[in-house]
Amino acid sequence: MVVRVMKRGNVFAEHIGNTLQPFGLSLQQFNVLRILRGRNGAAASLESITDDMIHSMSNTSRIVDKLLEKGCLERTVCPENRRKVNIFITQRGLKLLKKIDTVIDHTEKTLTAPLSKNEMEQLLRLLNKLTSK
Amino acid sequence: MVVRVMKRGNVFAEHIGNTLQPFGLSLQQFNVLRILRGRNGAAASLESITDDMIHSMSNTSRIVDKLLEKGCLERTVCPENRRKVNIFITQRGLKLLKKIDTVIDHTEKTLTAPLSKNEMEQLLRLLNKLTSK
DNA sequence: CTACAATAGTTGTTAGTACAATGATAAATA
DNA sequence: TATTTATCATTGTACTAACAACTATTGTAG
Repeated sequence: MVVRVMKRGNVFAEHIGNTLQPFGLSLQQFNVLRILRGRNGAAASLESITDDMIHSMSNTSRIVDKLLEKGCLERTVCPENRRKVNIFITQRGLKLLKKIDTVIDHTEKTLTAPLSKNEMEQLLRLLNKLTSK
Repeated sequence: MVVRVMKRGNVFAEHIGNTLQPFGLSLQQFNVLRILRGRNGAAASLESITDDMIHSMSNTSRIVDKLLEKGCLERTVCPENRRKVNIFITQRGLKLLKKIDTVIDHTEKTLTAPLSKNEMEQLLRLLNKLTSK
């Protein structure tokens, strides 16, 4: 069963990745952008972003670098605690996400099409039960 | 939901990977070995192995290289079609798998512990329904 | 039979990831 | 307050993966 979940996850990742390719974003860069959008403008430290991801902080740092180059993020040193950084999504980042939203939505719908609404809920429930991390 | 499956898959992969580390195998190397064991001694081409994996053939080729170095596989040119290669698992490879089997089993049991037998079956059924590739 | 296309696999390159080491600031403690 | 310890982030390095280019062999159409 474990193997099945891993495989399905990888197949999904591949499809989502392909969907993102025309926009020049990797899956993980997309994740970071979505996480930051979810903060609704609140400052995010690297650590808090990393918590929502699969990655170690070192790699999140580099993913943020890439998004900075693209102008999708801003990063400043946190004045209250100068070890931290404050990371924000920019207007440009938000616009990009908005463009992507619809196609990703479409991809996800396609990927989950074989399941009924009820089955989707069941699956989610079962996956959540597995959450031990 | 798609995101949930990807995340759970990644968490699983991390745990399995950690379990394999003491044996000097990566997750993908382990996959190849198990695929070959599943062939019960029948010759496998690179292509046929790749079909059972997430990867492109180029990477499968290099994974096989690694396993050759470790003496877990053998590779010969296929005489019927000299473009192909015949790949076999060696006794050494089989022994290594046998050692790993029990610990992997334990890891998988731990990972799936939150689900009842019935729930496991449900989850598998739902995942199989998603199989479109 | 020759030329072109298709198949099977390998190699090169670049981007992404894991893990360890380092740097800079803040907090704790003696 | 001086020293040690902990926290937050970045950088170095080696490994893995994605994608394209290439080699060798086989299949096919004229």
